Amino acid sequence: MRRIENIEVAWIMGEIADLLELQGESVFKIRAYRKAAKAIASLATDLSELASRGELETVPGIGKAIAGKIAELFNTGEIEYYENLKAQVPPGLLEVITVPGIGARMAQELYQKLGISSVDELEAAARGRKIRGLPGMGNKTEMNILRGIEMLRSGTGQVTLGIADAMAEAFTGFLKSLPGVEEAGAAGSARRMKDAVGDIDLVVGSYEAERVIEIFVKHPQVKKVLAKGDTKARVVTLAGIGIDLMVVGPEQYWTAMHHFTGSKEHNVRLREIAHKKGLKINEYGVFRRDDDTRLPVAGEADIYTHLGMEYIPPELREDLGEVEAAMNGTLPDLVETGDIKGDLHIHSDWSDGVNSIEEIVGRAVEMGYEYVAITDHSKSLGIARGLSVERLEEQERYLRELNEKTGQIEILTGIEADILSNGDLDYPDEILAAKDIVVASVHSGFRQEREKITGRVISAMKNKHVDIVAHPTGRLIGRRDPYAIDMEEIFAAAVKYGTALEINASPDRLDLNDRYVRRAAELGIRISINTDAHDINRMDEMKYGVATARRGWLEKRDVLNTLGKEELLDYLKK
DNA sequence: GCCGTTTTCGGCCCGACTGTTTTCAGTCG
Repeated sequence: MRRIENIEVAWIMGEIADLLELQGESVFKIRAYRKAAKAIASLATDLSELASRGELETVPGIGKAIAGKIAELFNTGEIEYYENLKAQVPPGLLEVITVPGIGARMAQELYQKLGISSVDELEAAARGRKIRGLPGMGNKTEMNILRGIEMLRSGTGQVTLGIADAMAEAFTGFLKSLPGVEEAGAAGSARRMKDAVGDIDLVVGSYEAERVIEIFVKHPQVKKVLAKGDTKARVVTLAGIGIDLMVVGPEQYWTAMHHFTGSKEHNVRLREIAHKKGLKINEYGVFRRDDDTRLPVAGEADIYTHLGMEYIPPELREDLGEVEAAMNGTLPDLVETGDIKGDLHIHSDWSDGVNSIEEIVGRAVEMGYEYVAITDHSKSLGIARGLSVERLEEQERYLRELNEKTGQIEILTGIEADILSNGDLDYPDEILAAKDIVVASVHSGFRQEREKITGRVISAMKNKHVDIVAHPTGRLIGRRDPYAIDMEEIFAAAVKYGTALEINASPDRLDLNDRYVRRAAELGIRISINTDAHDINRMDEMKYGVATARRGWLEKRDVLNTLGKEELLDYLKK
C-alpha cells in the first residue's frame, strides 16, 4: 500500500473536526480531533511505525478512539467513520468554512436556507444580495463574505521568518516612535521564531490606546483595516501580511506580550494549571480567582513563577513537553547565538558568492568568531560556477597562505561537495582528504524516489571525509517541498557514521526544521548551524539557525560549531 | 474524545470585535 505521511493523517483528523463541527457535534469532541491533528503534525517520528508497535496512544492527544482510527487507516487505507461523515455532509461546505469569517454555524445556515455548498455559490449569493434576508445577517455580512473570499483567493498564506522578522522590526520601530508609547514589541509566532509566520502580532504598552490605534491604521503600509476596537486592531499590509495590534497599559505589557506570544496551546496549558492553583491568567494579568487580586508581574518570568515552574523561553512554547519539563525543573539549557564560534558553510566569489574571501573573513572577525570555513560549490554545479579541481587546489593554497597572514581567526579550507545522482561525490577522495572540512549536499534529482534519494545521501555519508550533510531535506519554505528522503534512515546513518547534520540558517530553508532537530538530538547526532551565506550580510542570519536549534531543544553541547577552535580541529581530524 | 497531585466521571481557557441585535451569538486568536 502507498505510504501514508504523518501530515496526511493530521489533515484527515482536522477534516473530521470540521465535519463534526458542521454537524453541530460537541465542541469538546471537535477540540479533541483538532488537538490530535496538531499533535500529529508536530510529531517527528513516523506514525506508521508507532502504529505497528501499538504505541499510538503514547502521543498526548491521541486516545483509544483516535488511535483505533489511525490504525484502521494504516491497515485498510481508509477510516470508515471518516468516510461516513463525508457522506453525510455536502462536500462543498468544507470549502465554505475556509472563508475567513465563515464558521460552521453560518455555513450550515447558508446551506439550509439558500442551498449554498461552494465558495462560488457563496460569492454569487453575496453579490446577488440574497444573504441579507437571513436572520442575523445584513448587508455588512455580505461585504464581509466577499472580502473573506477575496482574501482566500489572494492566498494570504505564510511568509518566511526572515520576512516576518524584518516587517515586525520595522513596525515595532514605528510604534516606539509614537508619542505616548512606552513599550512596543513583536509577539506571536515571529517571537517564537517559527520557520513560517502567518501574521504578525504587535504589543504596545501605552495609556493612549485610541491614539496609537488611530495612527497605526493610517500607516502607509496598511492596505486594509479588518477590525478596529478600543484596544485592538487588525490590518493587512500592502505586502498582503496580516498584522494584529494590541494596546494595553504599560503595567500590563508583559502579560499581554506573553498572551500574544502564545502558542495558543501553550497558553491553554498554563491557564489550566492556573485554574487548579486558584489563579486566572489573561492578557491583563495573573489574578486570584476568589477575590480577583492582581499578582505582581514585572516580566514574563513572574508568570511562570506564580505557576510554580521554571521560565520557558518563547521558542519552546508549543505545548510539546515544555510545560512538564518546566514543572520538573528539567528544561534544557538552550544554545544561544553567543555560543556560536564560527560558520562552517559559506560561499565566496570564487563560486557564486558575491564577496571576496577577505571580506568574509573580515565579517567573521567582526562577529567574534574563532573560525570560518570557505565552502564553495563543487565542479558539477556549473550554474553556480563550481570549482574545477585546479581552481580548488589554487583556492586551497590561497587560503593556507591567507590563514598564515591573518592569524586572528582560523580559516578552514572547505568544499560544498555535490552528492551526484548516483550517490558519488563530486571529487575523488584524495581531493576531499586535503580539505579541513567537507560539506556534502544534494543539488539535483530532487524528484528521485524515496529509496533512491535516501540511499544516495547515505552513500555520501559513508565517505569518511564528509563531515556535514547540508540542508538535508532540500526544502525551500513555501516554494519547494522536501525531497522524499527518509529522515529516520538518515538519522540512523548519521549515528552510524558520525556525520553531523546541518541546520541551514537561511530563513528560506531552516533545514533541518525544528522537529527533525529535536529528533536528531535525542539520537545524539551532532548538529552544525551554518548560514550558507552567499553574501556577508546574510552571515547575520545565524540567529535564525540558532532559533531553530532552540526550537529543537538543543543545548550548546549538541552543536558542532560551539566548539572552540582547537576542539573543532581535533573533531574534524577524527 | 481526552485525561487524571481533587477525578475512570466530569470536567475541558479566556477575551475582543463585529453585526445585528437591544442582550448576544458567531468568529477568531
